[in-house]
Amino acid sequence: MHNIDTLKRILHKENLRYTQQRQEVWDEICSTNEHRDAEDIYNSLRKRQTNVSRATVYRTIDVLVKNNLVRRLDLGDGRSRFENKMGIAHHDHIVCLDCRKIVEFMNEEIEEMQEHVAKEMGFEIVRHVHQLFGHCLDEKCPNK
Amino acid sequence: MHNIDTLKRILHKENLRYTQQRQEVWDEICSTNEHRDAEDIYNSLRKRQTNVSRATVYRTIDVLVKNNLVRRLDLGDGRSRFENKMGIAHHDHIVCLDCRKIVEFMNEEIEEMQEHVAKEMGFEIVRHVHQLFGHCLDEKCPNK
DNA sequence: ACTTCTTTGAGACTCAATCTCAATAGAGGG
DNA sequence: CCCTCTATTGAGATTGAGTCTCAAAGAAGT
Repeated sequence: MHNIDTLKRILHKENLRYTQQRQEVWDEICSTNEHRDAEDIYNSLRKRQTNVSRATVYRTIDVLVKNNLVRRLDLGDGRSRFENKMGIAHHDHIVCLDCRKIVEFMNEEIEEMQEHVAKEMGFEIVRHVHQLFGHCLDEKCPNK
Repeated sequence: MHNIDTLKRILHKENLRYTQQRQEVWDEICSTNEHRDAEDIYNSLRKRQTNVSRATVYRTIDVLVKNNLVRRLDLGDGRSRFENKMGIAHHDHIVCLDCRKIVEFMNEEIEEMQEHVAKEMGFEIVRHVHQLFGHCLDEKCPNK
């Protein structure tokens, strides 16, 4: 399974040891495309009888984020969400203020304008945060 | 001084009392265009012998933010920054990862594209966060 | 001035995240 | 396969921004 090799590769690069716990955390994150926080991931692991401590979950996520296998998402509510980034194209997020649904978007023109604006202001962009908050028009969403 | 009337107006609208402490917090926020956190504002007040408790600083800021006199800025480092919003045109922020300098930008095309994308995805935007992080080309900045 | 109801301040508390440190377990060498 | 050397783990303590509590102080109307 290539998830094992991917993890082994980055751990080796970072001079870190390959452990069962790190593999479990990485597997858990790969298992869905939801945007979960550390506590969610910790709970999912416990639910399937996999004992990995909260500290290890946080520590492993940090390594994965640093090596671009996982993306940290800060939606301003005080806890970070995480999403698997393996082979996933770049995108930003729209969040529904009513049902908390998170939808992904990507617009090449915005990306270019952003780069252009930064250059104009004398900056070299390393990363950006672009989040839209509003109301979705979904029937099933409350407040409709 | 019109800052007094502004504050009185929103406090009245919210059925809150006009107090010396609330005025002090609002004055302090109006006194610069920097992006300061609650602790900075609290410390500035103490430095000029104005005793307003931390709790009151936080509580007052909440009222000001709710009423659009102040803008809350979350740059992902775990504490909120605040900026006076009175008569200030909308803008987003570029942050230098080296010197932590914060520069404002505004691009009408990006704003429009953003609105367009949201509509396309079935959303009505209420607010957005758009932040660029990178390296500034300033001579005085470290890492040059 | 009196009454009523809000606000304030000091410190307790919350909650996500980080740190500590003794016990455990990779990984390479013999 | 065992040994040694370190890195890693887990339980619980700690941190830090922000919120809450409640008795005392203070607005504001009468």
